[in-house]
Amino acid sequence: MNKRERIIQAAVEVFREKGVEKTKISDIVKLAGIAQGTYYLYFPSKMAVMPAIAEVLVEKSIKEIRANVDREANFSIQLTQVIDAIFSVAENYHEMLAMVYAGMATTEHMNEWEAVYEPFYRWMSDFLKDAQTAGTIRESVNTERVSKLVIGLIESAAEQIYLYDSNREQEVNIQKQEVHSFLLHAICV
Amino acid sequence: MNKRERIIQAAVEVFREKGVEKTKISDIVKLAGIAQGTYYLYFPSKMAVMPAIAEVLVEKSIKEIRANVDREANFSIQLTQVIDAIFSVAENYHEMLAMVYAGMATTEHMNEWEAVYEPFYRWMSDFLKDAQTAGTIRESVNTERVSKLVIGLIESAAEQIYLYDSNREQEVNIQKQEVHSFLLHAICV
Amino acid sequence: MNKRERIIQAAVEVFREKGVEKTKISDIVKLAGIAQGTYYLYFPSKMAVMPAIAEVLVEKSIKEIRANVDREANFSIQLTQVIDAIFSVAENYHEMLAMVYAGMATTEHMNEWEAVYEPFYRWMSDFLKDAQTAGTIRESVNTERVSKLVIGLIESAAEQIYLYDSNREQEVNIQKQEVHSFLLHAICV
Amino acid sequence: MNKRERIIQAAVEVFREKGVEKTKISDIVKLAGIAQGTYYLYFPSKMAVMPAIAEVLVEKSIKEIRANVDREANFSIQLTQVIDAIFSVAENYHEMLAMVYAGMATTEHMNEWEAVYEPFYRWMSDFLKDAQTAGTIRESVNTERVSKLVIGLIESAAEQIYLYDSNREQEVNIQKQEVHSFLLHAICV
DNA sequence: TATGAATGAGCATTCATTCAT
DNA sequence: GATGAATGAATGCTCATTCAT
Repeated sequence: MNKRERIIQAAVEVFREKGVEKTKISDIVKLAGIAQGTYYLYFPSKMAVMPAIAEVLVEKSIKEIRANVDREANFSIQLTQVIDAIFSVAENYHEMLAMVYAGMATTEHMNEWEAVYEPFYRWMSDFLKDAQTAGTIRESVNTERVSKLVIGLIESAAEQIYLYDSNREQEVNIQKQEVHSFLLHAICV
Repeated sequence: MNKRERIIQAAVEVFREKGVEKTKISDIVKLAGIAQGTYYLYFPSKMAVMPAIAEVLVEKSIKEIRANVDREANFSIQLTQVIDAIFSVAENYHEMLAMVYAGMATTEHMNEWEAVYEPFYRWMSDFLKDAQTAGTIRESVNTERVSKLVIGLIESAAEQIYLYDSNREQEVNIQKQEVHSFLLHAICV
Repeated sequence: MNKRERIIQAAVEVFREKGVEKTKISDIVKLAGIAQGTYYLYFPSKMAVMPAIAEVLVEKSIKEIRANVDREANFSIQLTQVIDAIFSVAENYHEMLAMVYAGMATTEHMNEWEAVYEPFYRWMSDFLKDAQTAGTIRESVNTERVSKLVIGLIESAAEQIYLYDSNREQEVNIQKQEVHSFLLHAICV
Repeated sequence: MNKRERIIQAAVEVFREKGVEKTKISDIVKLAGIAQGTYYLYFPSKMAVMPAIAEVLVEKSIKEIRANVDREANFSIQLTQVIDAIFSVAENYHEMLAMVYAGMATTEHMNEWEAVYEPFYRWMSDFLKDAQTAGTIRESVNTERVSKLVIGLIESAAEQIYLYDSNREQEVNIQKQEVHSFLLHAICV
């Protein structure tokens, strides 16, 4: 039971293994242990499961970040932790996210993308606001807006690394440091 | 004649109108004014035209930027112009680019993505290097690497705006200013 | 309640609107205000409702005729009234009848068709017999058998008119007169 | 080659064997010896072949009649021959015709039905006109219009017989005679 | 009786690709 | 190089029917 969850989980699994195009509904339902028709009781089309998957992935991202940021540490360290977390999520899920993003971009679901990312933006916004209150971030920074820039920056930086798998290990650390430095200058006093 | 070009142009046109999934080879060749079989003399599969399209789009982007940046102006102004240019390109082509990106991500062509973007990165890298030589950008900035961060940042900022078409006009300008300020602090002396 | 009736009425409604093929059981039960499973308590399959519908339609036909034939008038006038009535029924229900006929022809229910028409044939047979007793119809006419010919003739004449909606108004009257004259000669003294 | 013909013939064959509903396109193309996709080069849907089949059947009917009517004989005999021919066609094809009629009624092709029957009506019309010229048929008869009544009458008479397979042999002959007598009275001097 | 969630067999249709000309 | 008729594999989706409650 809770068939909806089972479908989403199965879809994540199968999409990861075979890619979206080559995944058949029959693959998903087989793994979910339900009948083919049952899928359509929960999602009206193959692609309609995408936003639900995206939601799950974003949830995982936020959880990962929350788990790794030490809210007692100073801002620079916290920022390092945030970068680490986002890079870590990217390493594990960027392929899946790209897949889902592509799937949503291809169909009519693109408009749901913002809603899906909203919780992530809010977390970052709160995070920055706290630092601003503490006097670490310049008063002139619009935390609401910059939160999106920060997420966009870190994610695109991570993607640039993990998209092309060249001498990773080192690359990753250098990139992280560059982003860290870039951000500190960009927003701090 | 120059059938290859005609195919690419037709593909851009049709993809834009109907989306990648719903575009049939027959649509492309009809618009290109060639026979169905001829397509396969130039591209081995439906998706194989994607990198060629991406190349064209990136070329357009660079041309747009080159045309709008006044190399005599001071860095801050130039940066404004760069942001304007990238936002402008995003406004016109982000949908197409997302589509092409999705198309390449879906198939085996993702590895070509970096090569396609390379000229763009190089231009930005040179642009920053000049400013660094002029003493405007901090010595500690790795222009090579930061060029990618900058492009990633501006593009994601633009995408956040154009993806969801809310009260654009104002939004766009505010977002541009925020990015400009963000960047100046991030990299300048 | 009286769910059986409700199902039949709903089926008539929906079949008329969407055609048999495109009508789903779910459409019928929705309109009937009952659950999907309930349908199968009254009819063993989708098509099994067809004979019931046919019965209803034939009942309506007979009622229409009875209501319009003045049994005091002379035979020629009565015949005109019969023709009018059958044409009127055809105008309103021929589409539905064709649909039901098609539905029954498509499945195993065709054999029930005669039983459904039987009351109609009997009415006509009695009608002719009376006229024969009165000396209006030739003695040599086998009323039993000719009743079917007469119904077949009038119905096919009506169908030829209403199937193709060309300049109706006039057409209808001419056709009716032709049928009337045809019949009078065919069977009267 | 002449794939269109091959498709029509195969469709007639398979529809007759399995009925329209249970016939798959794959059955038709298999018998026609062509690829599945090729079917759709000639007919846009499964049902779209119906009018083409109807045409073939009507052609056969006309051929049958022409072959059996002795244009040297007197009208009464000729009429007997016409009735024989139409009954014979009905015996062989009424099931198929009902099927096709149902198929066309079910879909959007019903409007083509008249065009398909037109040649049949014309033949009958000419036939009656000749008899009228020869003084056998009353001057007051509108041959054009009555031709359709006559065809409708004979066909419905035949259908009534062959639809319900009761003690045929005798039935058929009685019915034929009744129709013959009915018609002679209806239209002759 | 009544329900309606669940089933899963079933197939028309599409369209990228091929190849004889 | 160019053509475009022919191919046929491939699958998302539907919906009549069932059955546990």
